[in-house]
Amino acid sequence: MSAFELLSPAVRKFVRDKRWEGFRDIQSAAIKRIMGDEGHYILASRTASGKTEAAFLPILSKVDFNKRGVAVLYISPLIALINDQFIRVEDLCGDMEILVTKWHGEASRSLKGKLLKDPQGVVLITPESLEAMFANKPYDVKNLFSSLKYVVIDEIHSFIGSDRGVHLKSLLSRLQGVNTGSFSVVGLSATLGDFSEAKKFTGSAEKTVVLRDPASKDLDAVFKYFEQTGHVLPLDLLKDLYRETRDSKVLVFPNSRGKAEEVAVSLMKISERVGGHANYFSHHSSVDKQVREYVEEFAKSKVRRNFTIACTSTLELGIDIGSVDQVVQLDAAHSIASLIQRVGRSGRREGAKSRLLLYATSPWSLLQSLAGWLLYLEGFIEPPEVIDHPYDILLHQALSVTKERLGITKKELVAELKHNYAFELIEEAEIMEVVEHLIAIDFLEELGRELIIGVEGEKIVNGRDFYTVFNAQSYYKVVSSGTGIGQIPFTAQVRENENILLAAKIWKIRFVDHDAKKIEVVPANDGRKPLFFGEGGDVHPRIREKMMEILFNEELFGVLDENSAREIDKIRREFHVFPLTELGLQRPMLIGAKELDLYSFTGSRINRTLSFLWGLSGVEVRLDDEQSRFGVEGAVPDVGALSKLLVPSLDDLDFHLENFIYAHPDVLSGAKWAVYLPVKYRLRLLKLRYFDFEGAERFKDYSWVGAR
DNA sequence: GACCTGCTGCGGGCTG
Repeated sequence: MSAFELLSPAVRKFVRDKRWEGFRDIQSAAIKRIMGDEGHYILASRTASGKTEAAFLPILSKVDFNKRGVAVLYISPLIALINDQFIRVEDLCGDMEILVTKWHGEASRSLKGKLLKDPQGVVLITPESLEAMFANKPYDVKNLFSSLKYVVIDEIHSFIGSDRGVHLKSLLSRLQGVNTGSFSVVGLSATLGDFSEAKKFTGSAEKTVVLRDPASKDLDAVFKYFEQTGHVLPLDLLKDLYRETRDSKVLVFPNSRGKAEEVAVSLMKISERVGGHANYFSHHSSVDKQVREYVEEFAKSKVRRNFTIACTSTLELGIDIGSVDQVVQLDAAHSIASLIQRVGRSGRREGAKSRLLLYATSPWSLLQSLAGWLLYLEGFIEPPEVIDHPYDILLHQALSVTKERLGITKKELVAELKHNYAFELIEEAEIMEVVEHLIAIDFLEELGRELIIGVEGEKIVNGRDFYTVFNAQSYYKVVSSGTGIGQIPFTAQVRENENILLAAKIWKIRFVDHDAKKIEVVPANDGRKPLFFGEGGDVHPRIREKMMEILFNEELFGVLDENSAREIDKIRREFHVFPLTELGLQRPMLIGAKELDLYSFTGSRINRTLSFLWGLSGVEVRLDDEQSRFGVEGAVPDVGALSKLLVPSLDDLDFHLENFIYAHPDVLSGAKWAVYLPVKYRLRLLKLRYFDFEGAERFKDYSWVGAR
């Protein structure tokens, strides 16, 4: 039977009415499999390939919506995506008289109330709203979700390797617990290199089937080089970028919010001078939500208008902005996974060949960018981060479960957490230790035979901040005569009469209200870019190894323009002085009169760890992670000794890590709930997340090949 | 340590 014939009559009618020419591969495959069994699935294909329909057409065909209770739960990482998908899912469900309800912090309360009175249909929710329901209204969870048949997780790749993903896993596990039967999970994913982590979200990885549409599209890449010497982007680069983009729909990814503003304003100015279009925007987390929505609407409008949006990862996820002709990457993207998502935004029109334009402003950025592109062509994607000992999320969920139950014995609590598949690799004794610690710090309290939330715990679990596992920065609102422009972190630059760039416009600061955390601005003509944080994230070791391979071979690359080819050639010649014969086990070392430069060509986490270990032995190094280089100053030590220093005894290491935590209290600041853990577990998180001691230890077998 | 993401309950004021 064809995929179409498998669908229910109502769904077939919907498909006919839409006059689709046929199903995409991922849709046919999903319909055949999902109609056939009750298993868990991951549907993987590129953005805008119809994954939502691939999941919903068969699910709507087979699920009985006439029984009391919500039958299908759709979970999304973004409110914006829920609002987008609501329109599509409601379109699908409309004729079939299936109720679709949005359930997130900005959704209508009266519609939520209606659903509670008569639970049915499809619900679209965020993980945090689900958490809030478990913690505050556990009876609503049962009322709504005890007969769920399907859970659809959108953009599941965005949850992988993150605390938020562990949180979601725990919520799904708890949801299976309240279900009278059991539900199937369908995860929608971008193309990944390795699906082992994605499969774990279903609770039984071994029974989860991945349906993958590997079709990628034709893509031309061009590298251009303009060296940046000052604090602003080179004018030649901006002029070239303007010429390359003025007649098309373009996304520019400059890696930081400040640079995005710089790009948008600079291009707008050039365009004004030469009489070009005025459609230059910026789009990132500091731009006001309504302004962002306007930009998204502008981009997906049916009317053909050219535009350029300078953006950050806000436009990496699946928010619908239609198709763009060209994607521009300014300096190296920090990961291949991210590059793939960005590239996926271009050339959505069938058959249209799309183009990726890569600008570099320094030799090392060019080298990293080229390495990233070559790895992309090889099909390499960074393997997902594995978080199998999430003690911090365990602590959070211990509080949440205790609140949900309004009292639970210690034994039951430990058993429930042990049973939760988000924590399956954490030992029962460890869970008990964390629970005992929560009692000791008054987060939990023993009342008779039961545990309840303690005095200190009440302050935490009743706060608005309890429902998320990630930290929010503190921002000042930027307002111009009553209109919201955006929000920026407060820095020394934020003073009256200073200029800032925001939402692709220049503003002068009139007044800073510290109590209301508000900045009054008026339009101005010239300005410095707003000072956000610097740039650079953790780079995977494979990218650095590829950079070294490029330096130590003679291959020519057609994607390089004349300037960038010359630049690669130049840096190659600098490295030809090192007589390396075995790239896998040797690293270059530049011997100066008073200083050594060690080039490790490895990932950021290993570099950080090497730096830490050498520091313990009294060898102070200056780490430049972009170049993966350690400067060793002063009395140059015996190089052989440097390698031996990399294996401290374990007791020693824990002692030093503990000191490190006290000296750098912010080091685990990303892990919001870790601060409440016993020191022992904070140490473990530090080893697992911030450092890579195994990776660093490999360097004891490497030899440093010197040259002057 | 780049870029992101999300949230309650309750009371007061306003609108229809």
